[in-house]
Amino acid sequence: MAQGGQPQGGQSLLFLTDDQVRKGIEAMFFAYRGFTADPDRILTTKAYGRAHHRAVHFIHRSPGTTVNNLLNILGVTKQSLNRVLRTLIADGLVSSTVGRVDKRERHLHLTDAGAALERELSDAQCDRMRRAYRTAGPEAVAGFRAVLEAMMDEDMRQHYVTTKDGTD
Amino acid sequence: MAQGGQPQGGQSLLFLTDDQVRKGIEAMFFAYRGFTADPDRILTTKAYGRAHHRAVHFIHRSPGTTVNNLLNILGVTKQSLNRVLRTLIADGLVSSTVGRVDKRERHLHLTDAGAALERELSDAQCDRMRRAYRTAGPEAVAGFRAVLEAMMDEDMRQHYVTTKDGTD
DNA sequence: TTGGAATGTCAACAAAGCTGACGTATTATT
DNA sequence: AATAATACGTCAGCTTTGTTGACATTCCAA
Repeated sequence: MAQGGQPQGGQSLLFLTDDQVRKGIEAMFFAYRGFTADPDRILTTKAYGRAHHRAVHFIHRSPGTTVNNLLNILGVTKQSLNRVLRTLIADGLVSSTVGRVDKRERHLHLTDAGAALERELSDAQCDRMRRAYRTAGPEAVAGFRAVLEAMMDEDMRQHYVTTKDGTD
Repeated sequence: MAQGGQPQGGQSLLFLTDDQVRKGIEAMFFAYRGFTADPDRILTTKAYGRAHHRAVHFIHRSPGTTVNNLLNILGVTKQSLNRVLRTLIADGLVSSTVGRVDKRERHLHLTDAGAALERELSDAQCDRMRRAYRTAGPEAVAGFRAVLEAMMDEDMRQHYVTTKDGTD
């Protein structure tokens, strides 16, 4: 399908061949590997995995978030998340406090040690992202973000746009 | 670090805050989930996983590729890849033929059934990609690709640019 | 007071990665 | 011709991270 010749001039018509789209698919694959490579290296030295990184990242982003909220964002089962949270709490990187208004809920915060790990991981990951941004240039960054946002599932886009600062 | 205010005007200077970079990190996370969601759904109905998809994709891209070459592209161990290839060969989706010039090598091809699966998976994935491209617009696509390419590891970029058609 | 969330935990399992060891062709080197 | 290196396959065992299913506890709300 759509194995046509050249871009068809018009602004928002079909303008890419299957091969071009496939190229984008491979770009996602290879880039995601690079994207996780640096944190992964750090994590293995500490006997943690990517799942721990994700938990730490989103707790950092939304301090005091509940387990259930984290579950929705991460899209895993509570058993899977609980295994990760348990080790993070046992190791003193995350604190879990009973909710004051609803005591069934647990509110998650990073401890100082947890914040330190988060910073180490995100520094490494931000470095690569920043380098990529710089080589690609400002307009590329806008395009990058636009395509990624359009690629998300609808319900995830909502988690994505809701950040603590409204700058974006 | 670099927790500054507004973009500094200049073209290739520091122009993004940490929060903006972190936003990009989350975009990668959420978008990659969307990126794999559709193929994953199809694969589970057939008792295959993401690893099978990757193998099938790259065999399709480079028909006759050797096991070793696939190993380098995928970045996994031969044991891990072999487990996947074994089932694909047993199920008649992939053929493995002894090399004519070097008989130690096995050359991998998709069978008709394998090509059909590949098409089904890539159709689903391309659809989402194409939709994202269309909503984001042509300039966004160029930026998207540029940032992703800059984010790859050096040795992977080489696999990425080397395709069978030189259009890109 | 009772039903239903929210949370935690136990057990068992699967996918997909890993290491290490070993075997067997085949090719390259000495 | 003997030896080394390469390409591939396989066995065994381990880890991470996901999954179900079952069950207990706590607490909110009707």
